[in-house]
Amino acid sequence: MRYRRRDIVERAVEVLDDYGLADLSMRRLGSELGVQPSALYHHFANKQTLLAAIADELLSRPAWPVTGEWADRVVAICGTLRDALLAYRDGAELVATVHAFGLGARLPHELLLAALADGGVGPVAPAAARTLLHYVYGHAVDEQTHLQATAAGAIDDDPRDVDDFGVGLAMIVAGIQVVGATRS
Amino acid sequence: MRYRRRDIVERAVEVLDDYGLADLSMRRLGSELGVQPSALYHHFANKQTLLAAIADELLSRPAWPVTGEWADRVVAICGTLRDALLAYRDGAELVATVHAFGLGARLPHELLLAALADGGVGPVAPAAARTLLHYVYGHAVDEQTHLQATAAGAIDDDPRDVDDFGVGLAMIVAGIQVVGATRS
DNA sequence: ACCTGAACACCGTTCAAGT
DNA sequence: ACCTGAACACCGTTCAAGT
Repeated sequence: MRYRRRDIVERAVEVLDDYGLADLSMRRLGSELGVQPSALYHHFANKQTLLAAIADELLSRPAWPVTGEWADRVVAICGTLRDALLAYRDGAELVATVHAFGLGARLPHELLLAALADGGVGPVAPAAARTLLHYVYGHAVDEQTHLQATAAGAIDDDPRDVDDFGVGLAMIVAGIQVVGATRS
Repeated sequence: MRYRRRDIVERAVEVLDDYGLADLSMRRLGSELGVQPSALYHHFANKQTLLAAIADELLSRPAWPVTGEWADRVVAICGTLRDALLAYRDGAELVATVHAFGLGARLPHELLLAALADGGVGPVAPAAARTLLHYVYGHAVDEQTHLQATAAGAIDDDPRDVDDFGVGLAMIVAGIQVVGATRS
């Protein structure tokens, strides 16, 4: 069997969703494709690069909001990002890791920065964008860990507030409005 | 050589600081102590438990602020946490991971929650504490990755704002003041 | 109580060689 | 261009046995 880069990424997304990030090894993916692990190195320099490609694939799938009043738009982008992360097993951890390593997953940052700049938030826009991203990634990783733990049979002792995500997000957006020069 | 749990944790902190999290393996730590890797399993159920003990050790070292007006106290706790994370190689990644897995590193959360509750922030205190933690961990991991990358010889192309950390933190605290019932 | 020795079931990556 | 086969240098963890 001969594969192209995109075929491998698509199969990797399936392996991720079916078996989780810990079982997404180069050897596992190779055998899933009926190919030697070393064959993957013809398409990707290393595993990190492959993971970055998977993260970018996951982030390319949703329809991202690009219009609207800046605060609403920021909230919508963060909500879309959260949904995208939670849509695949270990999606939050994968994308957060790729983003932290700086190898990909740049789209959400660009969209947030554009929304904040358009909104006239001023010189705090870069710090605001990063703060929002840290929040969404951190919250989504927590939530996904918790969801998967309870789904695996652990006691769901700690039923978190219904719109816990929205509360924290609203706090940050309010803070941006206070600190930034908020015209329109 | 016979060791106690605390000796192993102390040596592990040194290995972490000298060689980094990626090289902190059970086999490496064992050989560093002159002991078989399997000997470590007499003291720790698994590697995760050992990492949690290391995280708790790092967090026990600083003097934590426990008094003051709540907003100042929150800022001081977050600053102390950030300093503690950056004080050891890969400290931010280690503590953030342990915290995400829920196996340890609970002290900062407790301190923030106490400060917010004392401050009369009201029912949003839990969400506020988590938002602050996600911010500090996310920012510290980013900063440490960036610092270690430039220290390793990569081009320091992107000189981040001087008090970047403080700007984001101030935004979140301002947001808490807006959303929470801020008496006192 | 604490450690050894050996094994089990894996990893990511490289590289010459094949088609 | 894409893949095989084999190797290198590792992992975490278990478990019977030793002292």
